[in-house]
Amino acid sequence: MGREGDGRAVAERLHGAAIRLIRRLRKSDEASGLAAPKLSALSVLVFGGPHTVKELAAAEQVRAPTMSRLLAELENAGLVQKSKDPEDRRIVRVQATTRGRNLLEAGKSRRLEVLAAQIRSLDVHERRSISTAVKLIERLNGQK
Amino acid sequence: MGREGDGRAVAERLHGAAIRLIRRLRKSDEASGLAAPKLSALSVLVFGGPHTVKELAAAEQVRAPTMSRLLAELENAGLVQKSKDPEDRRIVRVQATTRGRNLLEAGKSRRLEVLAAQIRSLDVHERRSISTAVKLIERLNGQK
DNA sequence: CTGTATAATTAGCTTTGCTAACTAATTATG
DNA sequence: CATAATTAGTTAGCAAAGCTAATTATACAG
Repeated sequence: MGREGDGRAVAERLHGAAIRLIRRLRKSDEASGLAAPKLSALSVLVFGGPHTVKELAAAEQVRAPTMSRLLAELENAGLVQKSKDPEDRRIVRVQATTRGRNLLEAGKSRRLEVLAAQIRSLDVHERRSISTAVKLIERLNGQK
Repeated sequence: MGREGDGRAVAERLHGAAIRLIRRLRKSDEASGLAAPKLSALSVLVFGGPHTVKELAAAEQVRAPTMSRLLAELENAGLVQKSKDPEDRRIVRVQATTRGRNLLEAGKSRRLEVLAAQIRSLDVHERRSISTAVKLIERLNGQK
């Protein structure tokens, strides 16, 4: 059923594995009260500093209106703060609030706990294999 | 920022990479006229043979009602066929129709084309790295 | 000025998840 | 045997998150 070097077979299995991984993690995400897309956007702000709406949309690979709504909800929850750029008043700069930072730190410990524990249970070789592959996928995604 | 062996850091990056990968692929999926969840379920039927609704829900890691609806839509489109189990008439066995098989084969060539091409562009070492990691993730997902 | 481009938002739609509640069929038990 | 409990699937209704199209506000170019 296709050798390891077959791009399409690998692509399909990667896609399937990613779908299932995400569905699996969605449940634990609920512990923090915030679903994956919001946590992910908040994470960019906490670890990457302030961004414009457009930048965030690009980083998260969603359209501007989608990000706009996610941010409105995060703002509503007091987790991020918006401010107009004084140079160009069309631009909205968004940054995490202290509360946003705290929630992320607190939530994170539970959020990916199951997966993190699974990864820790792998042997060194396997763990490195995953780590290397993640970097490759990030590159293919155009992240970084 | 954490060594490679740190389970949580790897878990987070894996999660983020998976989220972005899926959002990226959702677009190309539209070429086949069927979104990812339906294609994925259909794929299980085409390559794994007939399944019950419950089995499919477990395989796809969604709840029974979700799968029930996806299957109703696939049936409506003439891509799968249902039949009552004569032994236990509560059970519905679902199988792909010829049309479902054809659509999947045709759609597939375009669906993951971008990702497959990217993977083919990697060197042998990198490709093997991804392939190995996919198997590990499948195992962690409880697939297979 | 006037028009065009850009950043963000709003409105409205679709898909896909979920839980709760229901039907039908099977199995277990008093 | 009758009834209770369980199991498989569906239906109904809700929420989240994605999209496009259209709107608003600002900036910039001719």
